Amino acid sequence: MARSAGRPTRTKAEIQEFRSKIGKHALEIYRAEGFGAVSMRRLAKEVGCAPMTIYAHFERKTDILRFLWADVLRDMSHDIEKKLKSVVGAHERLRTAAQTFVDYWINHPDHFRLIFMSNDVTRADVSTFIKDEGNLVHFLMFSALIQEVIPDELEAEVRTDTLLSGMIGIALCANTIPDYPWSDATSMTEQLLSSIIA
Amino acid sequence: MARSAGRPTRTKAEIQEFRSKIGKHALEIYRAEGFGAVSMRRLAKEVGCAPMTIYAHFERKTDILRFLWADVLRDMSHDIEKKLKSVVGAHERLRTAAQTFVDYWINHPDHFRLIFMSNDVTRADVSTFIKDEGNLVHFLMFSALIQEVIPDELEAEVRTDTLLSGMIGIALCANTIPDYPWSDATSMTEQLLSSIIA
DNA sequence: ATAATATTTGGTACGCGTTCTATATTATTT
DNA sequence: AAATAATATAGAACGCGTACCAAATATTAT
Repeated sequence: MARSAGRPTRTKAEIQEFRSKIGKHALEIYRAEGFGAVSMRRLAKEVGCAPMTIYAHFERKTDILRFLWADVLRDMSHDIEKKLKSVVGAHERLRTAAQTFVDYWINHPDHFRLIFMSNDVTRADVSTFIKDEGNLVHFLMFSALIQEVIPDELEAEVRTDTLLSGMIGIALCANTIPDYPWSDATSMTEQLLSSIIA
Repeated sequence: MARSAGRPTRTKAEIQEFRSKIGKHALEIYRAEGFGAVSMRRLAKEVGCAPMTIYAHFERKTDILRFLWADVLRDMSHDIEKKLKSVVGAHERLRTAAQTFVDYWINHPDHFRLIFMSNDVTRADVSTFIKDEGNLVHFLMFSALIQEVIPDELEAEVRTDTLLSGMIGIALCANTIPDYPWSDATSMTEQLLSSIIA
């Protein structure tokens, strides 16, 4: 279609640049003062623009927070890799990874909240997870570990996803319903694992 | 110790009464207009007191929202019982209950949020879960179902808790990370079950 | 240059949870 | 009755996410 007069729409590169600029500042604030300090007004001040300008680039705040996911997930993966260095044997490696995964989220409640509990009812910005910096990797790593244990098993995908969401569920319960007399997380992770690789 | 002069502290009965009065109104608002309509100012207007008076009885809003838990959990249990009426056989009953449980939370995202995602970093009001109207029952029901399947099995408790948190995790992932290509919830629940009762 | 369009800005506004302060009310002991 | 201590109230205030809007600014086709 023919271009009409007037200022042209922002190019995708421009959009991308501004978005990552905001994301960068959000990351700085979070690292210095925690998630609680990341507010729209504060962020605008930091970036040097009007608060409402940010809304031209993000639909809502949660869309910005997703920029922080990569940082947290990398941190978690780092924990796991560190532990795995001294562990041999497919079973034991999977077990160690799983326990470290669960421990991480239980020991970092605010990080857990950021990723697994920061979402409003109105869905937005689908596919950020896939696009941004390969967050997928940090989850798919369990797929690899499982396939080392049961190489020729069908439905490895279902097994992986069940393990993942199961572990996340354990962390969630520990975080949000501490009143309930849950079995200890380690035992539950063990139970979960035994069923996945059986 | 000797009582000093001045107005005496509220009796426990008085405290309890006021709290449940507020809880009752919160329930009314939620049922009529949803969770979003339950705000402190609105609640105060409804109850007929000053907004700040509520803070004399509750530390924070989440403590009030816990009064709504019983209602939601009862609703969920009702769903399960309805389904179970026409199902015979221990295995099939457990399977049906689990699938219905997961479905319920996926189909009622706002209810899921209320119970499993409404919690601030500052913990408060521990043991509400146990005290209020036996919320426990709605979870313990899975314990009974499992024991029908594996009556003489040790560690039934760990199995039950793992199943519960696993199912909750499946619902959580569906709710908060829809971008991730999860296997479908039914398959994952099936996988989870098969590992628990194996 | 001019007109047309896109974007940014600033300001105002709403309702929110929450904190604070000052004042009034209530129920008890002296 | 007077003093006292617990509670309730009103009101202002803070920072929050977010919506709305009018004015300014930038960039293009004519």
